[in-house]
Amino acid sequence: MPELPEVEVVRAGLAPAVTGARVAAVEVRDARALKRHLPTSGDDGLGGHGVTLSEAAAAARSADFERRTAGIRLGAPERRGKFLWIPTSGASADGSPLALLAHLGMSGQLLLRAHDAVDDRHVRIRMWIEHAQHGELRVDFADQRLFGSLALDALRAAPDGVGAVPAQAAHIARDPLDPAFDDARFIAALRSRATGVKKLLLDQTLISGVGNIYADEALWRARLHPDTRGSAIGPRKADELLAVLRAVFAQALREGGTSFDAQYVNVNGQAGYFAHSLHAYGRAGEPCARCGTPIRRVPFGGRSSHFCPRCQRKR
DNA sequence: CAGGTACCCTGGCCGC
DNA sequence: TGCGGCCAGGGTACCT
Repeated sequence: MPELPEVEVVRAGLAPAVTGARVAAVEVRDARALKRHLPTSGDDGLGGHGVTLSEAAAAARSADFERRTAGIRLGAPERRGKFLWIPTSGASADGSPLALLAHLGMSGQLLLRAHDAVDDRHVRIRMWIEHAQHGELRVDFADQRLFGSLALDALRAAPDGVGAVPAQAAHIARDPLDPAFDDARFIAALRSRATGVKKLLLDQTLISGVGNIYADEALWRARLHPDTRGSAIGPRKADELLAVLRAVFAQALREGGTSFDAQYVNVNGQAGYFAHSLHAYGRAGEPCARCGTPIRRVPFGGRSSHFCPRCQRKR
Protein backbone atom coordinates (compact mmCIF):
# COMPACT_ATOMS: atom_id res chain seq x y z
CA MET A 1 0.00 0.00 0.00
CA PRO A 2 2.20 2.58 -1.23
CA GLU A 3 1.31 6.25 -1.09
CA LEU A 4 1.33 8.58 1.90
CA PRO A 5 -2.18 7.87 3.26
CA GLU A 6 -1.71 4.11 3.05
CA VAL A 7 1.71 4.23 4.73
CA GLU A 8 0.34 6.53 7.42
CA VAL A 9 -2.52 4.09 8.08
CA VAL A 10 0.11 1.39 8.60
CA ARG A 11 2.25 3.61 10.85
CA ALA A 12 -0.69 4.51 13.05
CA GLY A 13 -1.83 0.90 13.22
CA LEU A 14 1.60 -0.31 14.22
CA ALA A 15 2.19 2.35 16.87
CA PRO A 16 0.26 0.98 19.87
CA ALA A 17 1.55 -2.56 19.39
CA VAL A 18 5.24 -1.89 18.72
CA THR A 19 6.03 1.17 20.85
CA GLY A 20 7.97 -0.12 23.85
CA ALA A 21 7.93 -3.71 22.59
CA ARG A 22 10.99 -5.95 22.49
CA VAL A 23 11.86 -8.07 19.46
CA ALA A 24 12.07 -11.64 20.69
CA ALA A 25 13.03 -13.38 17.46
CA VAL A 26 13.39 -12.73 13.74
CA GLU A 27 13.08 -14.97 10.70
CA VAL A 28 14.09 -13.88 7.21
CA ARG A 29 12.37 -16.13 4.70
CA ASP A 30 13.46 -14.30 1.57
CA ALA A 31 16.60 -12.16 1.55
CA ARG A 32 15.27 -10.22 -1.44
CA ALA A 33 13.13 -8.35 1.09
CA LEU A 34 16.38 -6.95 2.56
CA LYS A 35 17.45 -4.96 -0.51
CA ARG A 36 18.05 -1.85 1.56
CA HIS A 37 19.75 -3.66 4.44
CA LEU A 38 23.52 -3.29 4.36
CA PRO A 39 25.44 -5.59 6.71
CA THR A 40 27.56 -4.07 9.50
CA SER A 41 30.79 -5.29 8.11
CA GLY A 42 30.18 -2.54 5.59
CA ASP A 43 29.90 -3.75 2.05
CA ASP A 44 29.18 -7.38 1.27
CA GLY A 45 30.33 -6.64 -2.25
CA LEU A 46 26.83 -6.80 -3.65
CA GLY A 47 24.94 -3.57 -3.19
CA GLY A 48 21.27 -2.95 -2.94
CA HIS A 49 18.97 -1.84 -5.73
CA GLY A 50 18.75 -3.68 -8.97
CA VAL A 51 21.38 -6.19 -7.98
CA THR A 52 20.68 -9.88 -7.60
CA LEU A 53 22.32 -11.30 -4.50
CA SER A 54 24.43 -14.42 -4.72
CA GLU A 55 23.25 -17.25 -2.50
CA ALA A 56 26.11 -16.67 -0.07
CA ALA A 57 25.51 -12.92 0.14
CA ALA A 58 21.80 -13.49 0.68
CA ALA A 59 22.45 -15.87 3.54
CA ALA A 60 24.93 -13.44 5.09
CA ARG A 61 22.48 -10.58 4.85
CA SER A 62 19.67 -12.58 6.39
CA ALA A 63 21.88 -13.75 9.23
CA ASP A 64 23.13 -10.22 9.89
CA PHE A 65 19.60 -8.81 10.00
CA GLU A 66 18.30 -11.58 12.25
CA ARG A 67 21.22 -11.32 14.67
CA ARG A 68 21.12 -7.54 15.02
CA THR A 69 17.34 -7.19 15.19
CA ALA A 70 16.70 -9.88 17.76
CA GLY A 71 16.63 -8.49 21.28
CA ILE A 72 16.29 -4.79 20.43
CA ARG A 73 13.59 -2.59 21.87
CA LEU A 74 11.29 -0.62 19.55
CA GLY A 75 10.21 3.02 19.84
CA ALA A 76 7.30 4.92 18.27
CA PRO A 77 7.06 4.51 14.48
CA GLU A 78 7.66 7.56 12.31
CA ARG A 79 7.10 8.32 8.65
CA ARG A 80 8.38 10.61 5.96
CA GLY A 81 6.55 10.35 2.65
CA LYS A 82 6.40 6.65 1.85
CA PHE A 83 9.28 5.70 4.17
CA LEU A 84 8.38 4.29 7.57
CA TRP A 85 10.80 3.61 10.41
CA ILE A 86 10.89 2.54 14.04
CA PRO A 87 13.69 3.94 16.22
CA THR A 88 15.31 1.16 18.22
CA SER A 89 17.56 0.68 21.23
CA GLY A 90 20.31 -0.59 18.90
CA ALA A 91 23.32 1.43 17.79
CA SER A 92 25.15 1.46 14.47
CA ALA A 93 28.92 1.18 14.05
CA ASP A 94 29.42 4.96 14.24
CA GLY A 95 27.35 5.19 17.41
CA SER A 96 24.16 6.64 15.86
CA PRO A 97 20.92 5.03 16.95
CA LEU A 98 19.58 2.30 14.68
CA ALA A 99 16.17 2.45 13.06
CA LEU A 100 14.18 -0.40 11.61
CA LEU A 101 13.37 1.04 8.19
CA ALA A 102 10.52 -0.12 5.96
CA HIS A 103 9.49 0.79 2.44
CA LEU A 104 6.41 -0.98 1.11
CA GLY A 105 7.25 -0.54 -2.57
CA MET A 106 4.30 -1.54 -4.73
CA SER A 107 2.84 -4.42 -2.77
CA GLY A 108 4.40 -4.50 0.70
CA GLN A 109 2.34 -4.99 3.86
CA LEU A 110 3.15 -4.88 7.54
CA LEU A 111 0.72 -7.15 9.34
CA LEU A 112 0.13 -7.50 13.07
CA ARG A 113 -0.86 -11.03 13.89
CA ALA A 114 -1.39 -13.22 16.92
CA HIS A 115 1.53 -15.51 17.72
CA ASP A 116 -0.20 -18.59 16.39
CA ALA A 117 -2.15 -17.02 13.50
CA VAL A 118 -2.00 -18.79 10.13
CA ASP A 119 0.41 -17.50 7.49
CA ASP A 120 -0.63 -14.71 5.16
CA ARG A 121 0.48 -14.94 1.54
CA HIS A 122 4.00 -13.79 0.63
CA VAL A 123 5.40 -13.36 4.13
CA ARG A 124 9.09 -12.58 3.57
CA ILE A 125 10.23 -11.53 7.04
CA ARG A 126 8.70 -12.35 10.41
CA MET A 127 9.37 -10.74 13.78
CA TRP A 128 8.00 -11.97 17.09
CA ILE A 129 7.55 -9.14 19.56
CA GLU A 130 6.66 -8.88 23.25
CA HIS A 131 4.77 -5.92 24.62
CA ALA A 132 4.03 -5.20 28.27
CA GLN A 133 0.33 -4.44 27.58
CA HIS A 134 -0.39 -6.28 24.35
CA GLY A 135 1.52 -9.46 25.07
CA GLU A 136 3.10 -11.53 22.33
CA LEU A 137 2.48 -10.63 18.69
CA ARG A 138 3.95 -11.17 15.25
CA VAL A 139 4.89 -8.43 12.84
CA ASP A 140 4.91 -9.97 9.37
CA PHE A 141 6.36 -8.20 6.35
CA ALA A 142 4.54 -9.59 3.32
CA ASP A 143 5.32 -8.45 -0.21
CA GLN A 144 4.17 -10.06 -3.44
CA ARG A 145 6.43 -8.18 -5.86
CA LEU A 146 9.43 -7.62 -3.60
CA PHE A 147 9.92 -3.98 -4.50
CA GLY A 148 9.57 -3.18 -0.81
CA SER A 149 12.07 -4.00 1.92
CA LEU A 150 13.06 -3.83 5.56
CA ALA A 151 16.50 -2.69 6.78
CA LEU A 152 18.42 -1.62 9.82
CA ASP A 153 19.74 1.87 9.13
CA ALA A 154 21.53 4.62 11.06
CA LEU A 155 19.31 7.40 12.36
CA ARG A 156 20.97 10.76 11.71
CA ALA A 157 20.04 14.40 12.20
CA ALA A 158 17.74 15.51 9.39
CA PRO A 159 19.39 17.70 6.71
CA ASP A 160 17.25 20.69 7.76
CA GLY A 161 18.13 20.15 11.42
CA VAL A 162 14.61 19.25 12.56
CA GLY A 163 14.52 15.78 14.09
CA ALA A 164 16.22 12.64 12.81
CA VAL A 165 15.82 10.49 9.70
CA PRO A 166 17.37 7.19 8.53
CA ALA A 167 20.42 7.71 6.32
CA GLN A 168 18.68 6.07 3.37
CA ALA A 169 15.76 8.48 3.56
CA ALA A 170 17.88 11.61 4.03
CA HIS A 171 17.36 12.67 0.40
CA ILE A 172 13.58 12.41 0.70
CA ALA A 173 11.80 15.74 1.06
CA ARG A 174 9.34 16.31 3.86
CA ASP A 175 5.74 15.52 2.99
CA PRO A 176 2.92 18.08 2.94
CA LEU A 177 1.40 16.77 6.18
CA ASP A 178 4.70 17.32 8.02
CA PRO A 179 4.50 20.48 10.22
CA ALA A 180 8.06 21.33 9.13
CA PHE A 181 7.18 21.17 5.40
CA ASP A 182 8.34 24.41 3.78
CA ASP A 183 5.49 25.60 1.53
CA ALA A 184 7.34 28.57 0.05
CA ARG A 185 10.37 26.48 -0.80
CA PHE A 186 8.30 23.81 -2.55
CA ILE A 187 6.29 26.34 -4.53
CA ALA A 188 9.44 28.17 -5.60
CA ALA A 189 10.99 24.88 -6.77
CA LEU A 190 7.80 23.86 -8.60
CA ARG A 191 7.54 27.19 -10.41
CA SER A 192 11.20 27.25 -11.40
CA ARG A 193 11.12 24.03 -13.38
CA ALA A 194 10.22 23.43 -17.02
CA THR A 195 9.22 19.83 -16.27
CA GLY A 196 5.59 18.74 -16.31
CA VAL A 197 3.77 19.23 -13.02
CA LYS A 198 2.91 15.57 -12.58
CA LYS A 199 6.52 14.54 -12.86
CA LEU A 200 7.39 17.22 -10.30
CA LEU A 201 4.73 15.96 -7.88
CA LEU A 202 6.21 12.48 -8.15
CA ASP A 203 9.74 13.73 -7.44
CA GLN A 204 10.27 12.59 -3.84
CA THR A 205 13.18 15.00 -3.40
CA LEU A 206 10.81 17.96 -3.93
CA ILE A 207 7.74 16.72 -2.05
CA SER A 208 7.27 13.23 -0.71
CA GLY A 209 4.37 10.85 -0.31
CA VAL A 210 2.72 11.55 -3.68
CA GLY A 211 2.37 8.62 -6.09
CA ASN A 212 0.48 7.99 -9.29
CA ILE A 213 -3.01 7.83 -7.78
CA TYR A 214 -2.87 10.95 -5.64
CA ALA A 215 -0.97 12.94 -8.27
CA ASP A 216 -3.80 12.28 -10.75
CA GLU A 217 -6.46 13.07 -8.16
CA ALA A 218 -4.84 16.33 -7.03
CA LEU A 219 -4.32 17.49 -10.62
CA TRP A 220 -7.95 16.69 -11.44
CA ARG A 221 -9.15 18.69 -8.45
CA ALA A 222 -6.83 21.60 -9.29
CA ARG A 223 -7.85 21.45 -12.97
CA LEU A 224 -4.25 21.12 -14.11
CA HIS A 225 -3.10 19.06 -17.10
CA PRO A 226 -0.35 16.64 -16.00
CA ASP A 227 2.05 18.03 -18.62
CA THR A 228 1.63 21.66 -17.58
CA ARG A 229 5.14 22.98 -17.02
CA GLY A 230 5.91 23.99 -13.46
CA SER A 231 7.09 27.35 -14.76
CA ALA A 232 3.65 27.93 -16.34
CA ILE A 233 1.88 27.70 -12.98
CA GLY A 234 1.13 31.02 -11.28
CA PRO A 235 1.56 31.58 -7.56
CA ARG A 236 -2.17 31.29 -6.80
CA LYS A 237 -2.53 28.06 -8.76
CA ALA A 238 0.53 26.63 -7.04
CA ASP A 239 -0.96 27.48 -3.64
CA GLU A 240 -4.21 25.84 -4.70
CA LEU A 241 -2.43 22.68 -5.87
CA LEU A 242 -0.69 22.29 -2.52
CA ALA A 243 -3.93 22.92 -0.62
CA VAL A 244 -5.78 20.39 -2.77
CA LEU A 245 -3.06 17.83 -2.24
CA ARG A 246 -3.37 18.22 1.52
CA ALA A 247 -7.15 17.91 1.31
CA VAL A 248 -6.89 14.74 -0.77
CA PHE A 249 -4.42 13.19 1.64
CA ALA A 250 -6.53 14.15 4.66
CA GLN A 251 -9.69 12.67 3.16
CA ALA A 252 -7.93 9.49 2.05
CA LEU A 253 -6.56 9.11 5.56
CA ARG A 254 -10.03 9.44 7.06
CA GLU A 255 -11.26 6.76 4.66
CA GLY A 256 -8.46 4.32 5.45
CA GLY A 257 -6.51 4.77 2.20
CA THR A 258 -7.05 3.47 -1.31
CA SER A 259 -7.47 -0.26 -1.98
CA PHE A 260 -8.17 -1.71 -5.40
CA ASP A 261 -7.53 -5.27 -4.32
CA ALA A 262 -6.32 -7.27 -1.33
CA GLN A 263 -2.73 -5.97 -1.72
CA TYR A 264 -3.40 -2.68 0.00
CA VAL A 265 -4.43 -3.19 3.55
CA ASN A 266 -3.86 -1.90 7.07
CA VAL A 267 -1.98 -3.84 9.77
CA ASN A 268 -5.09 -5.97 10.36
CA GLY A 269 -5.42 -6.86 6.68
CA GLN A 270 -8.40 -4.57 6.07
CA ALA A 271 -8.89 -2.51 2.90
CA GLY A 272 -9.52 1.26 2.81
CA TYR A 273 -12.39 2.72 0.79
CA PHE A 274 -11.00 5.95 -0.69
CA ALA A 275 -11.02 4.34 -4.16
CA HIS A 276 -14.72 5.29 -4.31
CA SER A 277 -13.79 8.95 -3.95
CA LEU A 278 -11.29 9.06 -6.81
CA HIS A 279 -12.21 11.17 -9.84
CA ALA A 280 -9.41 10.38 -12.30
CA TYR A 281 -7.25 7.36 -11.48
CA GLY A 282 -8.79 4.14 -12.75
CA ARG A 283 -11.73 5.96 -14.35
CA ALA A 284 -10.72 5.97 -18.01
CA GLY A 285 -13.80 6.27 -20.22
CA GLU A 286 -16.09 7.23 -17.34
CA PRO A 287 -17.65 10.70 -17.38
CA CYS A 288 -15.79 13.46 -15.55
CA ALA A 289 -17.70 14.28 -12.36
CA ARG A 290 -17.51 18.01 -13.22
CA CYS A 291 -18.29 18.17 -16.93
CA GLY A 292 -19.22 14.71 -18.15
CA THR A 293 -16.39 14.43 -20.68
CA PRO A 294 -14.88 10.91 -20.66
CA ILE A 295 -11.73 10.66 -18.54
CA ARG A 296 -8.68 9.93 -20.66
CA ARG A 297 -5.84 7.59 -19.90
CA VAL A 298 -2.49 8.22 -21.54
CA PRO A 299 0.94 6.58 -21.16
CA PHE A 300 3.19 8.31 -18.65
CA GLY A 301 6.70 7.14 -17.98
CA GLY A 302 5.89 3.45 -18.15
CA ARG A 303 2.65 3.97 -16.23
CA SER A 304 -0.52 5.93 -16.94
CA SER A 305 -1.98 9.36 -16.39
CA HIS A 306 -5.72 9.88 -16.00
CA PHE A 307 -7.29 13.28 -16.55
CA CYS A 308 -10.26 15.14 -17.97
CA PRO A 309 -9.34 16.54 -21.39
CA ARG A 310 -11.84 19.36 -20.98
CA CYS A 311 -11.35 20.52 -17.37
CA GLN A 312 -7.61 19.94 -17.43
CA ARG A 313 -6.35 21.80 -20.50
CA LYS A 314 -2.66 22.07 -21.18
CA ARG A 315 -1.54 25.66 -21.01
C1' DC B 1 18.51 20.07 -15.72
C1' DA B 2 15.42 17.39 -18.98
C1' DG B 3 13.94 13.19 -21.27
C1' DG B 4 14.04 8.49 -21.87
C1' DT B 5 14.97 3.60 -20.92
C1' DA B 6 15.85 -0.47 -18.17
C1' DC B 7 15.65 -3.06 -14.13
C1' DC B 8 14.35 -5.06 -9.49
C1' DC B 9 9.61 -8.92 -9.05
C1' DT B 10 4.90 -11.67 -8.90
C1' DG B 11 0.47 -12.56 -10.37
C1' DG B 12 -4.07 -11.33 -12.36
C1' DC B 13 -6.37 -10.70 -16.50
C1' DC B 14 -7.24 -10.72 -21.49
C1' DG B 15 -7.16 -12.46 -26.08
C1' DC B 16 -5.95 -16.19 -29.00
C1' DT C 1 -6.72 -25.30 -20.42
C1' DG C 2 -2.70 -23.31 -21.91
C1' DC C 3 0.23 -19.59 -23.19
C1' DG C 4 2.06 -15.13 -24.39
C1' DG C 5 1.50 -10.33 -23.66
C1' DC C 6 0.13 -6.57 -20.92
C1' DC C 7 -0.71 -4.29 -16.71
C1' DA C 8 0.00 -2.73 -11.72
C1' DG C 9 -0.10 2.07 -6.28
C1' DG C 10 7.71 2.63 -6.42
C1' DG C 11 12.54 3.78 -6.73
C1' DT C 12 17.02 3.88 -8.76
C1' DA C 13 20.73 3.72 -12.25
C1' DC C 14 22.31 5.04 -16.38
C1' DC C 15 22.03 6.70 -20.99
C1' DT C 16 21.24 10.76 -24.43
